[in-house]
Amino acid sequence: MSTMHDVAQRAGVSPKTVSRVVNGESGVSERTRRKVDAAIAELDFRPNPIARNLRTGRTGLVGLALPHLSQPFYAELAEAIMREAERHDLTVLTELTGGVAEAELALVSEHGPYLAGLLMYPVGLSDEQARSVAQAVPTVFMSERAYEAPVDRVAMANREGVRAMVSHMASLGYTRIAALGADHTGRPERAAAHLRLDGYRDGLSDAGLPYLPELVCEVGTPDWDRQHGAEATRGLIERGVPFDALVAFADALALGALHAVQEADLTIPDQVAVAGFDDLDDARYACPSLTSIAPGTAQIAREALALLNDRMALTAPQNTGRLVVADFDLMARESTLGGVAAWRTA
Amino acid sequence: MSTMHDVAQRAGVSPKTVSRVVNGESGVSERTRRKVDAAIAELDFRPNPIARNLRTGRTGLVGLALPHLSQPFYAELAEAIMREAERHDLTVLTELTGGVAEAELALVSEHGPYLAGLLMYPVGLSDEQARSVAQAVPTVFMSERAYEAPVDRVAMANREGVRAMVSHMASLGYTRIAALGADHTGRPERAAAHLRLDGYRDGLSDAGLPYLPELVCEVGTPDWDRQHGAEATRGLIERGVPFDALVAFADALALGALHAVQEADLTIPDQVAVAGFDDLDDARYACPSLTSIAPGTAQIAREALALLNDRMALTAPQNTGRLVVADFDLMARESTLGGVAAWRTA
DNA sequence: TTGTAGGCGTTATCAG
DNA sequence: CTGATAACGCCTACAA
Repeated sequence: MSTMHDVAQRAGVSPKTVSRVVNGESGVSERTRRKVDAAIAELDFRPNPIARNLRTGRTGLVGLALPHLSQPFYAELAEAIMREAERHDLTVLTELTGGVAEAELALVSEHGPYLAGLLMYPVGLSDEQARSVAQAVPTVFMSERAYEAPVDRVAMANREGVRAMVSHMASLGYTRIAALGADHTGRPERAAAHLRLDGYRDGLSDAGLPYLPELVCEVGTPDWDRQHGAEATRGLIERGVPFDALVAFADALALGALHAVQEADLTIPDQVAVAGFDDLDDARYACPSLTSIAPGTAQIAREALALLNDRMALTAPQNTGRLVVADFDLMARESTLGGVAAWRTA
Repeated sequence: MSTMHDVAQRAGVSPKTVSRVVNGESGVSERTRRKVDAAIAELDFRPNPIARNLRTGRTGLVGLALPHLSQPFYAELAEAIMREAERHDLTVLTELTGGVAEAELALVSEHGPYLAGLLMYPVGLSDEQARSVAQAVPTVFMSERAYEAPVDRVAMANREGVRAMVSHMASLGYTRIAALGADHTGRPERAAAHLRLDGYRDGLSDAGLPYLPELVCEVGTPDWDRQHGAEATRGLIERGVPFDALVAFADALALGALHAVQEADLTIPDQVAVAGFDDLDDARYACPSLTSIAPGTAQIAREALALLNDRMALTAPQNTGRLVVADFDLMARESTLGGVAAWRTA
C-alpha cells in the first residue's frame, strides 16, 4: 500500500500537494496536477480512509438500523437502501435492533461518534429518545410514526393507500369490506395501524358505505405475520359476520387471510376479495396473486438518502424536521380482479 | 469525547498506563488500575477505534458479501450471521454483489485493506479469483462450490440432504420421483445443482428405484425462483410423464411447483408429493405447508465465524483450506405427509 | 511497575 | 500556487 508520501516523492512535490489533488482542491497548477495524477496511477495509490477519518473526524460510514432481515419487507427495504447508498459512495453498516429501543439506542452510543449518518427504522424509540438519537448523529427515520421532535422522516402513504384500496374494492361492487390489522390500544408505536384504519374509514365514506365495527378485526400482536392474519380471519368467519371483501393492513396478514378463506371453502375473489399492503414479492406469487399497495420502497430509499445527505452536509434546517411521504401504487391482481395464474408472466 | 490523555491527567498517570489498562495488559498495579478505571468511568471514556486502527492496522470490521437480500434465503443467512457477529463483537459491513464476480472483487479492492475479515457467498468467482480474495484478506466462503484453492468454506449437506429427502418419499411409497433444478451445463458455479442431483441419484439407488432421465427437469436459468419452478413443472405435466412426487432443489422452485401442480388439479400429496430445500419461512407457511431440508443456517453462521476468527488470529493453517459441512434437518410437512393446516400452530 | 519518544497516513494552518 | 510543520488518538519500542 503506497502512501501520499510515496506519491509525493515520485511526483517530486510535497505530500500536501498530493492531498490537494486527491481532494480536488483548487490552487494547483495544471502541470503539477498531471504529474501527481500520473504518480497516483503508477503506484495505484488509494488514500487511507482511516487516517483521513482520524484527521477530519468524518467517516463515509452510514448506519442502517432495522428490526429484522428475515421479514421480507425489511429485507427489500435494506436492499433498496444499500443500492442507493452505493450510488452516493457511502458504506453501509447494518445493525439489527429487533425493534427494541435498547438496541436502537445502543447502536448510537456504540457506533454513533464514528458514523457520518444514520438511517433507522425505529420501533421502540420514544419521542424523547428519537430526539436524542437525531441529536447525536445526523439521522433520517423511516417510520410511520410521527415524532414530537424535530427529526427527518420518510413515511409511506398509509392513509391514502388504504383509502385507494377500499375505493378499488367498492368500485368492483364489494359492499361489506372488512379490515384486518386494526389497533385499539392507541399506542404510538402502532401508528401504521391507526393511519391505515383512518384510510379504511375514508375509503368507506368515499364510497358511501357505512363503517361497521364488527367488520374491523384486531390482530393479537404487533407482529403482522401470516399466522396471525389467518387466525384473525378464521375468527371473523366463525363469528358468522357476513363480508365479501377483506383489506389487510399488511401483505403478511393478507397471505394468512388467503389461507383461512380458502380453508373455509370460500372462493377468491368471487365470494371474498382480499388485498394487502407492502407489495412483497410474495404477494405477486401468492395463489391467487394478491392485490396490494406498493409503498414505493425505491423512492423511500432515494428520499431517505437525499434527506440524510442534507443533514450530513448541514444543509438541512437545524431546528425543524422534514417529512417525505412516498407515492404508492395499487397493484391490482387476482385476489380482487379474478383471472388465473396472472403471475405466470408477472 | 475524552481521550486517553484526558483520562491520564485525571488519574495522574501517563497515557501509556491508561492504554495498558484499557487493553487489559499485565504489569499494572492494582492500585493504579483502580485509579484509571475510575477516571475512565467518570469521563465516560471510550477508546477511539479509528485512532487505534490507524496505529495497529487492525479493524473490528468484517465484510459480508451476498448476492441479494431480496431473496429470503440470503436474508435469513444475513440475519443469522449478523447475530453471530454481534456475539463476537464484530461490526458487519454488508455489500450486495448481485452474484457478479466483478462486484465480488470490487469489494475486496475497495474495502479489503481495512477489513479484519470477510464472509462471502461467492457466485461468480473463479478458482483463481477466490484464491486472490482469500490472499488479500482473511476470508471464509459460504458456498456449495469447491474451489481449487486453499480457502476456508462452509457448505450445506447438499448431497446428503436430497438423498434423505428421496428416501423420505420412497418410504412413503412414492416410486416415480421427479427432480427439479438439475443442471447439465456442468458449469462450476452450478455446484449446488450438481451435488443435489447426485443426492437424488443416491436416494433412488438406496430405495432400489431406477434413475429415469425423463423425470429430471432442468430449470432455464440459474435463478431458482417460483416462476421458473412453476414453468418447469408445467412442462413436466404437459409432457405427460407420469410422476407421483417431485423433489425440488430449492424451496422457491418447490413453491412454484406447488402452484403448477394445483393448477393442474392434482392433489398434494395424494397424487403428487412435493418437497424443497432451504426451509424458508415461506415453506412453513405455504399451502400446503412444504416439506423441506433445513440446511442449518444458524450453524453455518456459527461455523463461518469460528473459521474466520481462526483466520484473523492467524491460528488457522496457512496453506490449506478447511471445509465444514453443516448438519441438515428434514422438515416433514403436509406436502408429503398430508394433513391440513399444520401451520396453524407451526 | 511506569513513563517517554515517536510515528501510523492524512489534513489544517500558515508561511513562502 | 506550493511547502513545512503540527496534530488527530492511539500503540510500539525502549528506557527508567
